[in-house]
This record gives sequence, structure tokens and C-alpha cells, in this order.
Amino acid sequence: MEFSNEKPIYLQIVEFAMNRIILSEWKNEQKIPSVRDLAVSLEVNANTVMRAYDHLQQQEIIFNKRGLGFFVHQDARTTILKAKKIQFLEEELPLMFRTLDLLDISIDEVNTYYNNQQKS
Amino acid sequence: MEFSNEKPIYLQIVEFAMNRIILSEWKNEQKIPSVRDLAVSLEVNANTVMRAYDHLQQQEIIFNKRGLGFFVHQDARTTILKAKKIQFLEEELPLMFRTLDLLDISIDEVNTYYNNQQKS
Amino acid sequence: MEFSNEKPIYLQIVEFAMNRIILSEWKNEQKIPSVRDLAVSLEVNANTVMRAYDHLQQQEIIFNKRGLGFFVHQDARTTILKAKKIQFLEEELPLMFRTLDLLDISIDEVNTYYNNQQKS
Amino acid sequence: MEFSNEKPIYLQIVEFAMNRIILSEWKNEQKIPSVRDLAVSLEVNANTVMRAYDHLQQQEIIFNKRGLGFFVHQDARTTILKAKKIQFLEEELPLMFRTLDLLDISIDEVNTYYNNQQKS
DNA sequence: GTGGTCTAGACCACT
DNA sequence: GTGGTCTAGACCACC
Repeated sequence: MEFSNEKPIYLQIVEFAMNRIILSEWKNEQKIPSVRDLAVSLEVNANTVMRAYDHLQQQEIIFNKRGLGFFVHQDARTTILKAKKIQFLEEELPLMFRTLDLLDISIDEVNTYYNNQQKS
Repeated sequence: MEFSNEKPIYLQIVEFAMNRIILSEWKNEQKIPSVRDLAVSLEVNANTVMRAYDHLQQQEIIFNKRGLGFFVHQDARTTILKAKKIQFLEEELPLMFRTLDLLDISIDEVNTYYNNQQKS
Repeated sequence: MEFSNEKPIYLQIVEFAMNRIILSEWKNEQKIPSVRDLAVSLEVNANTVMRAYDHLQQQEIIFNKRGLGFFVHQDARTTILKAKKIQFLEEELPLMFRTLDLLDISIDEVNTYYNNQQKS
Repeated sequence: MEFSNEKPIYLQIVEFAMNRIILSEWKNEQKIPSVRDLAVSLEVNANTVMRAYDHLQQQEIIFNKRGLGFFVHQDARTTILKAKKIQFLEEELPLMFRTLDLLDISIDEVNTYYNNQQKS
């Protein structure tokens, strides 16, 4: 996996995990990869993965069974989706509109882009 | 001026300066505030402003006349707009579409949001 | 290490680092001294070393692994040599020829100097 | 006239003046352009030219007749040539040889360059 | 332990 | 008055 330099790696791993859950690759109530395994497959230090899991645990997206590993919370998927949707609609979108304005790009131009992307 | 904690102050000053230029408050070929003046008015250390100006100078947005101060490059405004547009269309937009997909939000929903915002 | 007063210290450190790489004392892909360590051994402020490393990073001679330190780029040595060679042949050398001309020194005189120096 | 950013403008004007004298465009014992005139033709501040003339005066290359302007010293040309020659042979040349070494460029390569340049 | 940012303050060269 | 460099020291995030 490739990491951007702009954000902390552990937060990018948090994102990665959330995406796995949203896409149901990691299913509710089921075990997720161990800290070590994920560290190996992502080629990062185990501490960094641990920190990401900590983060997810605090947001009650995953939980720990001692000696067994980490598991996805029962309603994690919907929780994440709700939170992300709010954050997207209320923060990212308005910010995008402001950028659109500043750069003098019309919403039509964006739609065109969108349609082109759908085809490919 | 208020600074977010998420990005380094000097980068926020870079943004600030670019916006001044885009909005033609700082005009092409004209002098911009001296390092120390801007530092005072933004309530930051002069070194921090210096660092921002350094950055802008490397991107050929401003240049220095020795002993006189910094000046906006002749075609700074278009340079910035072009660069920002490319960055937006090629990086932010695709990323937004991916988020749209992931969160299962339709482009129509976005359009609705956009229209509402225009009215207000 | 001693620093000349004619050039900024941080640029002299850039030179110093490039020479270490050219001479393969700092090897490709390997870690170079930490900012603080080098600062101590060169008896300069850490910020000054940081600035030099910044410079080298922008020229893609070194890169940073977060939390670990700075490393020499895989092809740094050849990159530096190529750049220096170009700069020497296209800038310094023509300038030297002009000086030769102006001072009415023949190329033979230079060759003699060179040979004497080789013997000693 | 174009000025490099690496050296102070006033020193570049000193160089400029010395070259005029070496090339006998400004002749021994004769008047050189007034501070103001030179400032206008070089598009610099008069103070900067003044500083350069000061410098030349201290090295006894030019001298001032009050109310009349600056004049080239009687033996300025030979003085300059001697000084420059020493500086070139004892400082620049050895430094160039060291660069040649470091970049692994042979003296033959330089000679080739020199011959090519002569033809053109 | 690693870099990265920021401050306060100093000193200097240049225009 | 303008930038440019440097120091000393602090605090923080990250690995």
C-alpha cells in the first residue's frame, strides 16, 4: 500500500479499515486481521497499526477480545456510513463549492467530468 | 487572522497570499506587504511569513527586488489559477467521485445541495 | 567543521552532504545522520541543518521516512554528478574562458599550472 | 544590464567598471560616467553606484576631483590586471582543478571545450 | 528517537 | 527599511 505524505500513516490506515468495512470486506461481528499481519501486509511498523486500531476502538467501530484479536462492532458499517455522509455533505461539499467559485468552474463542467468517468 | 491547527501556519499564509492574488487585491507586478508588516498584521513571527514568501518565490508567484521587497510576478494570477484548476480537476474531483461511490450518494443529491446553496 | 563567511552555512552544509554522497561516504538508499546529530557534530543549530536537508529533499537527493530519518535517494550520486558537471561545463567553464581572455592568459599557461600541481 | 542574484549589485558594478578599464573603454586619467548617469543606464539606484565607486576609490582604481567627477587612476589598468591575475591563478584555478578532480573531468575534455569555443 | 513548526530575538548586507 | 541567516529553545506529532 502507498501512503500519502500529507496525512499521518495511522490515519490512512483508519481510512483503509473503514473502507474495508463499508465494502463489507470486513464484516460486522467478525474478526479483522491481527495487528502484526496487517503491519506486514501494509509494510508498516506494528505500533502504527496498533495506533490505528486504538483509534477505531475509541470510535467504537472495532472492539477487542483479549487473546483473540479485534472484531468489527455489530453496527459499525451503518455508523461509519452515517458519520461519513454527514461529514461529506456538511464539510467537504461546501468547501468544494467554494473552490468551484474561486476557480470559476461551473457545476456543468463537473457533471461532464462525472459522466466521462462513468463511461471509462 | 485565524489559523487552523490542521495545517502549518506558513502554508495557510501561502494560501492567503494566493487568494489575495486571485482576487486581485495584490496585483501583478506590484509590491506586496513586507515580511515584517505582514507578520505584525497576521500576528505571527516574521520567520513564518518569510517561509511562506520563500515558498511562493520558488513557485515563481512572487519575486524579490533586493532592498525593495517582494513583488507579484507578471502572470502570477493565471499561473495560480491554472495550477489550482489542474489540481482540483485531477486530484480532488476524482477523489470526491470515489467518496460519492463509496457512500452511495448520487450526483443528483449533490446538485440539489448546490442549488439550495445558490439560493441562500 | 569550519564555515566560510561568504556563503550561508546551510548551503555549505548542502555542499558538504553532496560531497559525502559523491565520495560514497553516505551511500545510496542508506540513512544519513539525524538532523540533531549532524547539528551537534558540525556545531550549528539544528534548524540550520534542517534547512540544508530541506534543500536536498527538494532536489530529490535525499528523502524522508517518517519517524526514521533521512535517506539518500537511490540514484542521488549520479544525479548530483550530472547536475554538477552540466553546471561546470556550461557556466563555470565559459566564464573561466572569458576571464582567460580578459586577463590575456593563454591556455598553455593553465596547462603548465595543472601539470605542476599534478607532480606535487 | 542584468545582475546575478548571487552577488551584491554594487560588487557587480565594481566588476563592470574594472572590465571597462581593462578593455580601455575607460582610459587612465580620464573621466568616467557620473554616478547619476551610470545609475540611469544600469537601471539601479544612485546609492548603489556610489557604493561601487567608493569601493573602487578605496582600492585606488579611481579618484574624485571635487565638483568634476571620478577619474581613472594613472596606472589603474596594470594594477587591476596584476591583482586579477594573481587572484585567478592562485585561487580560482586551484579551485577549478579540485572541481575537475571531484567530477572526474579530464584536462583534455576542457581543452576540447576551449578549442570548440574558439572556432565559434 | 525522528522530523516539523514556531517563536523571539539578534545581527548583517543591501538598496 | 528591506530581506536573509542564524541561534536557542520550545512543543508537538509520528514511528
